[in-house]
Amino acid sequence: MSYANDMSASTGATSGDAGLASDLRLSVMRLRRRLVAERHPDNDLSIGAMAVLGGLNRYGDMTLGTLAQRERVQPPSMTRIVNCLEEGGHVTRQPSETDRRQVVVALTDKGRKTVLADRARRTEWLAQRLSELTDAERAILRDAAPILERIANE
Amino acid sequence: MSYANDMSASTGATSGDAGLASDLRLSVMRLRRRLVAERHPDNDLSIGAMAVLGGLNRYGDMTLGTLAQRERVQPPSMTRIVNCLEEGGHVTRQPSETDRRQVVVALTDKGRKTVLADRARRTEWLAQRLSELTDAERAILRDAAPILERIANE
DNA sequence: TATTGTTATACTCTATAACTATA
DNA sequence: TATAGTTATAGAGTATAACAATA
Repeated sequence: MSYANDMSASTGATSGDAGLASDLRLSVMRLRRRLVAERHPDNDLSIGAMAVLGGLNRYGDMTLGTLAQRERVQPPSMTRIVNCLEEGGHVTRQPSETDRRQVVVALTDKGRKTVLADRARRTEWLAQRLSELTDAERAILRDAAPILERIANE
Repeated sequence: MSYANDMSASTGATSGDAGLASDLRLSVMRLRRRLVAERHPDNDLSIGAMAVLGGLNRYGDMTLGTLAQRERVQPPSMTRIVNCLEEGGHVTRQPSETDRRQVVVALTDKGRKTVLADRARRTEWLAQRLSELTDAERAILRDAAPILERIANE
């Protein structure tokens, strides 16, 4: 292992893939914490739960297992999230017709409304920050978002 | 509130700031979870602890309060992180000479070594993913990282 | 009195292991 | 026997509230 060319310690700027990975990792961690902190207080659903609603709204009804895979959590974690959503009346659980071990999670009208109403609210803080950027900077992030998504889903 | 122009539900592609904010937020959340999951098993320091070491290495010794502000955590959380780092011999605590309420956290030689040695290891997974991108995609992320960082620190 | 950091405590989210039911 | 999901339990990381030491 050689760190002879790693100048990040002294300059604060990194170069190369290792530096980019380091910068990106820290940025993602900090931004995520900030996003969690900025969650609107009168939204009683966790960010994970809202992501599930968003996924159901975007891609349609899914089994619990598929949801767990998509959100990169273990099945028990998804069970908890779906419990919470079901209690709130945002989704329904139905045994699959083809395989009764599977549970199909479906968005209710209330859930759909929540997705739409909360989307603006949840992204309010970030959208505000984005609106303060230049067009060029926004364009960079618009290009970057799907790449980040792809990396996360790999 | 109007969502008449919001096509994301049916197309999977969003446009405008609200859509970008939504996409970016989800990407950041998923990527962060993935990064946490990919943490190297023989690294006993949490990602938060490593971020603190990285900050000290990059910007020099800091008080506990400054570290807490920089990492966007509350002081008790930073106390815990610093406890862990001190027990591991990665940092030292010293009362500030000018204000003895303050605690100056300083990187030890071992801590510095840990930063350097772990940086490559911690970013290994992400660097691997980055290496699979095209030059253009990497360039986008290189441009995006500081913007994300800036947003997170605002 | 106000501020810096610590201690005590609790909450959120997640995971693993053991279990139930279906296949 | 294998798979989908649930229940029970534990761990990591964070927060708020109350406190001690210093300014």
